[in-house]
Amino acid sequence: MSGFGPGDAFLADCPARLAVELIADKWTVVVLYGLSQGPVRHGELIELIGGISRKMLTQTLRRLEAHGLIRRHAYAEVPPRVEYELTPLGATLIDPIHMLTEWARANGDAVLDALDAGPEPVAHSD
Amino acid sequence: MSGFGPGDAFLADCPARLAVELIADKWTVVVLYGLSQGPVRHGELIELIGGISRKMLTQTLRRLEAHGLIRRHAYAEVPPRVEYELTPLGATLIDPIHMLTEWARANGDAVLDALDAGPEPVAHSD
DNA sequence: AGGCTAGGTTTCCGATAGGAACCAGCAGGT
DNA sequence: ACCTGCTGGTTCCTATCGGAAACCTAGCCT
Repeated sequence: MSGFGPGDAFLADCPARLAVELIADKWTVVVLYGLSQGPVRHGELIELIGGISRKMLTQTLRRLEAHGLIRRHAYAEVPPRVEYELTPLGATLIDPIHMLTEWARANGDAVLDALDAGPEPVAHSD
Repeated sequence: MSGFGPGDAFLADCPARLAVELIADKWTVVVLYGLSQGPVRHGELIELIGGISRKMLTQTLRRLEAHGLIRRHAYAEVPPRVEYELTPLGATLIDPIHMLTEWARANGDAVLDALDAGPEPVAHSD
């Protein structure tokens, strides 16, 4: 008895699936979060996030831009300066992301704990 | 001056990064959502979700189990029956996920719209 | 002139995702 | 008795992705 109605879930048919797949990659959420406090430059994001390569940053930013979540602002200066900022649409994603981070802060320990206790001997008789 | 303090973001150092990376893959969120209404069997999840392969389902379920978010229940019947259900810890993730789905329901159209309008001629007024 | 800066792209390679096919184990049909 | 089928899971193979590092552009400084 899976009480999922046709409009209820993002299972197989609805637009929610699309949106979840939008943000369901390693860096999207982190990048959006990095932009949540205002415009940030490419290089700043690199250092802020830590661990992301230029390539993946650019790629993630481009996709977010294409989806209307962020805006790119390239100043015709030298050395070049490029800032990224959330669009109003992108800003609406910050709340759900904050919920995720809050969850992580509250339960991250429990998850690590489970991971630690997790590798049970499993009683594989051979 | 990005106003991120050391305990403020999941940028580079904190546990939130770990947690975000936990759920930041194509299927985790969908699977968790699929389990949000109670125990579901492996095969039911396959049909419910639609588009996931057995392998990825199993893999996702195993990871979620290892992280303490779901519990596996294998009945010694024939044909085999295996049910998965959220643990209390896993259940706490449903709220944030619901926020995401709500966001998607509300803004999915806007995203698709941006994607459609996105490929702009780039208006290089040079 | 050569090097610096800063954003971006390209190249290469290892890791991963994903589908299809196969396996296990028993019940039931023929 | 044998073969098939149901269900969950695993293995094999390939296409794609992710990441490191090198290269590019372009103007300013020395």
